[in-house]
Amino acid sequence: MTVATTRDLRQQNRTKVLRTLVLSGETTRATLAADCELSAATVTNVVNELIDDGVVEEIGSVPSDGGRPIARLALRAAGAHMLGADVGERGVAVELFDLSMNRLDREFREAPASTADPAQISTALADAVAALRERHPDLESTLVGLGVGLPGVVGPGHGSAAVPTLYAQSLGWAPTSVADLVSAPGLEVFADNGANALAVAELWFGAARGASDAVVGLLGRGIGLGVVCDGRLVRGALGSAGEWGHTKLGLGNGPVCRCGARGCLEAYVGAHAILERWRATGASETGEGWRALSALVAAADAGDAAAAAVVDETLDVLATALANLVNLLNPERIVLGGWVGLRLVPARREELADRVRRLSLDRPGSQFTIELCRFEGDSVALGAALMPLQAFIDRPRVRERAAVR
Amino acid sequence: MTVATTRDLRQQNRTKVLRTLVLSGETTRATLAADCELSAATVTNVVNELIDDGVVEEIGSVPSDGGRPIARLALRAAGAHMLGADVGERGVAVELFDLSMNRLDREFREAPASTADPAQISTALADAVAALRERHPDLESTLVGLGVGLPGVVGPGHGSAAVPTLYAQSLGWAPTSVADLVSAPGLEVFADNGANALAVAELWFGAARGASDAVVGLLGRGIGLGVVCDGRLVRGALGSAGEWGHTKLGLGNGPVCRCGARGCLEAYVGAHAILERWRATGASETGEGWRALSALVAAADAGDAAAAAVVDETLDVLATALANLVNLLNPERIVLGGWVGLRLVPARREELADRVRRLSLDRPGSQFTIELCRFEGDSVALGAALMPLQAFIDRPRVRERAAVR
DNA sequence: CGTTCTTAATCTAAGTCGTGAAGTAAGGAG
DNA sequence: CTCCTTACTTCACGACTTAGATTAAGAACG
Repeated sequence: MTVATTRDLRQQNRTKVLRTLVLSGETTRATLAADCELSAATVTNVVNELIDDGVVEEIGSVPSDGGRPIARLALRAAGAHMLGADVGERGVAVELFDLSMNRLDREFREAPASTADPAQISTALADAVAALRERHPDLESTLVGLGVGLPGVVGPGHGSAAVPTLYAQSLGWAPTSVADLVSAPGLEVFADNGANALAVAELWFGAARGASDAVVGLLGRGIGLGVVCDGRLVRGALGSAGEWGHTKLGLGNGPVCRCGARGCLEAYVGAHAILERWRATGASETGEGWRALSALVAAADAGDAAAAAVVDETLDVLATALANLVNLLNPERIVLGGWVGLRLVPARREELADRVRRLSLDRPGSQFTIELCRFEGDSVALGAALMPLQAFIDRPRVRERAAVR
Repeated sequence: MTVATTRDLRQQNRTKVLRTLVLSGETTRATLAADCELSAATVTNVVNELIDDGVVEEIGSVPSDGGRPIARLALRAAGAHMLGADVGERGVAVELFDLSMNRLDREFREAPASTADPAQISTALADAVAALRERHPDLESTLVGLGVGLPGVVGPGHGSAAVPTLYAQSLGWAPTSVADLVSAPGLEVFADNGANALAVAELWFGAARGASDAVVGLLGRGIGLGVVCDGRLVRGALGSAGEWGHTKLGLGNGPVCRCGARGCLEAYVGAHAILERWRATGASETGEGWRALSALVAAADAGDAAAAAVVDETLDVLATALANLVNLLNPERIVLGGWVGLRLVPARREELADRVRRLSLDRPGSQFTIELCRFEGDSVALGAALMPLQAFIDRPRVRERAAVR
């Protein structure tokens, strides 16, 4: 939308080519021309630029039907590097990726006993980032930036300055400026909600790949959602779109949610709610995590009627919530993940899809598929690293030669 | 996204300028340059082109601070004309608009007793269009196209051909190819759902104007919704996005909807459902339309406890459904219309907003306003006419001169 | 071993476009 | 009548893409 000059034009074509390369991993000039709707000549020019910049390289060739062999093109993995951080309830994980999204290194800092203090998280994050940078001093020159996935809504701050601010209500944090939370000297910083980061990872490289309209639901202790319309993640007016967990399904009559209201989706399908319902049937399980949920699912699978009923009700509510999304957004793909989702859904994917179909209108109901997240919860860092990658792709050519002269 | 050549560039800049002109009605070259982020020189070039094409004209000037006066620019209303049709349950209305969206003429055909036959609607539509064209033969050369708002989902058809097809399940019609339904020789035809058309009208010229994230709810016999993300109407994978009416709120426990399911929003907030609830309290009203609803609202206002309770419950469910949208999409504006909405909401707008705020999360809940549709239900034709207008704006320059030589 | 054929990639000439700088139009003030 | 201010236009320039010509690089074949 901001293409005004012929220069922008070249920049945009460069972006198109680079983006296609990132998504396909390997291509040829001809394919690139077709995919980007550019002429062969332009592709040659752009690709040469990219090769000059050390971002792309030719990796051998394949024979053509009797003519000059086709040169295979790929990203030069070492051409750029990104840092991605997952700031979660359990701690801070920072990972280093190259241009091919290979994870080169990782640094983890466990969260202190209470996560109620953003300052501690902040130093842990700064520590981890510094450690990685010290371990790889040679990559400083190709380091694009640091993407951070945070446990809350990231939106423009209050007032006129409007600096990006984290609103992590569920952790009991006061609104915190992202700049205060994340200090990485000399590094461009990007921040977003962790669930959004994961959704973007699924959209680029995972189960939502190539979809133009999709929803990515993350079922865990809380319920997150990434909404994709027209190939792009929907952020809403001020960044908080995708708050699915406190969608009301019970019309004021459901169980009480930790947000204080009644009938929230999370109060039916959140991990705590599921296990609480199981306990209410007399089950002795007292845990709250993966192990407890696995016990529930195993019991249901083994024929325990009470456990089966709990799972059934969970699926029923989930299907209702999904059907509402299907009606509202007409997605072509529903992607489910999160540790609860990945434990609960795989064996019941078809049944869930059937229920969603029954609860939604005929047309949209016949146009979606349910997939499972390819990335698990610990890939927030990868998703976060896609923010600097996106920036790298969008960035106009940096002419280092000019400076040398 | 399809800007590849320098020519596309000019085309796109022309579109930007034209679009801005349509939205602002009147501007100056300097303002245009600022709004479109173009240089003054480019604006001059593009505007000259548009003036040559008879689409734009200078309309006098305003004095500047001591210098050359500023030329005022406006669309030349007679530069292009569009037809918009509203195909509804009551009949077919076709309207003729000029480039300034003045309605120049109108033709109405009442629906035959049973609307169960698409063929009759089809001939009525063709008749009305033909009548208008015969009455204005001089406008043929500037007639851009015909936009049709239809009572159902318009999406790509089944199979490989994928011609646009109307799915009007609620009218009991079998899927009908739009081309079969709308025949207008020599005229480009555009079709969409009527509610979508109205939402676009609100987005361009009405209460949703300028919003980048908004929802437009139409409350009538059925419940429609237009979802706007990033300034564009969301259509979903296959065109059926915005089916809000059969969103489930009651978790299987609510009243039975005409779609057969339980707990649909429409079964609480649809006109029939509201009046039915009133009748259940012993009210003697037997109507189903505007008059009956007005009686209900008047009774509630007059202190009738039963009527007030019915209205209250309606508002409550509506607020819940809206709060879910607020959480999910973080809109900056909620626009409500439809004959039920326009009767029910105006006097209770603040109360409704309060309820929505209480039922949604703090952040998104504090970021929206509720507005009323500026266009009433009979403006579907106007919204429909915006489809050819859009096409006209997006269309590259038509060089008639070249053909003359 | 050379010729011819095929396909891929590159080069070239031509044509477009937007921009900044410089120039022109149009009015007001003195 | 001159100067000043502001709005718009023109012009020279550089940047871009493209169609079509050309070269690169191998395969088939005699």
